[in-house]
Amino acid sequence: MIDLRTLREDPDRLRASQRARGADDSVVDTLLDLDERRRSALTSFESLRAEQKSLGKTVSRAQGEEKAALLQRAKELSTQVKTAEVEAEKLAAELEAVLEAVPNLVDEDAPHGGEDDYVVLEEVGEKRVFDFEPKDHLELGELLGAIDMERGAKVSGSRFFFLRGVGARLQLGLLNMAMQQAIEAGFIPMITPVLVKPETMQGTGFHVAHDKEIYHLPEDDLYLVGTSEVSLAGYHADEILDGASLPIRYAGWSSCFRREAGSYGKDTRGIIRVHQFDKVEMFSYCRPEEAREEHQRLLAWEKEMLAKIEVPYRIIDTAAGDLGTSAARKFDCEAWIPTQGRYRELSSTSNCTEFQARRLAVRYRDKDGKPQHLATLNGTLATTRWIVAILENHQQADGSVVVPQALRPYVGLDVLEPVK
RNA sequence: GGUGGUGUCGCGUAGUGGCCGAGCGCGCACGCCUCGAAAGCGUGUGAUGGGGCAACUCAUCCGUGGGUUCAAAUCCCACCACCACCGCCA
Repeated sequence: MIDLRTLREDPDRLRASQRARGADDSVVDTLLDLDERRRSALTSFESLRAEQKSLGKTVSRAQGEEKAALLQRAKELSTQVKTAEVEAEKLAAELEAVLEAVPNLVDEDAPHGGEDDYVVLEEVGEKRVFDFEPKDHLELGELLGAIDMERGAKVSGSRFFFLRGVGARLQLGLLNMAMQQAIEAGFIPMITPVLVKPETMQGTGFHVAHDKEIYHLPEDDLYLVGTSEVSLAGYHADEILDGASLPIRYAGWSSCFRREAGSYGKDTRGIIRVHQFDKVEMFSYCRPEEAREEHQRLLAWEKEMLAKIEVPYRIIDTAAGDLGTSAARKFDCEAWIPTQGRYRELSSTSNCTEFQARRLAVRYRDKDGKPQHLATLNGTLATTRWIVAILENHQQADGSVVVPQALRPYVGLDVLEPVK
């Protein structure tokens, strides 16, 4: 949620942000108008309520006829109070509804434009030159007995799969390595719930009612998370954290669930785009003024992980129009996928500034002891998709795959060999 | 899933319709005392929104949401969480 105070003091900031996203900026006028009306409705309710309270005290002391007369007046007043309250609540709800739908203020340094207007910040590593025809990750996965899409489809439908044998070992090793790196960097390791309440999902910036990406269990009104960011953001909801303990960093390991509605026909081969995968996610709570620095730190930890799997990658600065609802700025790390001849996203880090914290009511105490909203940031350390990049970039002519040095202790193998 | 109990300002509690504008204890902060500390004594002690340069002030908040009433922490209903027992289960 964006800050109403900022809106009142600097509405042009929001207008500019909306335009940068390619969105409608007339919402600013709607908000200002609703805010004004809500404030005046609240004021009249408050003065009526004050009158009612003082009258109530008089009534309780009065006797006989005097009391009867006072009661008559109290009844009238009670009706007025109720009407005023309903009006104030109605306007507050209207304002809330509009406010909910407004995405975060975009960082002024983020590139303007849409999906294709990203800026490449850095390219790391050499693209490998193959002296044989490289196989794609699924062909390799099948040769290695590591990925079983057919049975995934049999058991659960399309975009489901089994990781088996060295495939399962590779994922476990990779995610354990990510956890270990996070722990060494001072993160608190977390295994999080994957089912969350509507308010938790909403607080993170997802629009539960319209979002076709999210699995819903109507019987229990619970949502399957698409990332442990959701659970980790909700973790400190309605809390006031000790300012001295900031930043607080969590590394969450969870399965992630995505409906992939509207992506029919896209990435249908292999495990690039699936309904269920595993991920280690970094999540950080920090002071708003430290958020930009923290964002750079998360990016640095992502690069550290990427270096360990020894694949060529680039970093892009996502354009405003391609940011999620809660992000003010986002950097993606994309690995080179040889058989596709292009870069694919392996990790992503977002600075959500105070947007999520405001919705979820997560605050900290500043030096004066006043509660303030803090900033939240998240970033990917490793996911199932990383297996794609590892297999393809480290394959050999015979279909075996060399395990990157750093990963070997975690996988327990130097080379993944094809099964007969 | 069933039965019973509990949910109050950091923690523990008091509070069964108007004097609750929420008391007390602990903790915490400050002050007195002390060479210093402990003990003791005194004062203070939340959140949100609004108004004022400010001391301050108004409204809202007693798990959540409804309801009854002129008036609700208190009465009624639903839900949620926790505890105990029973049943079922990885």
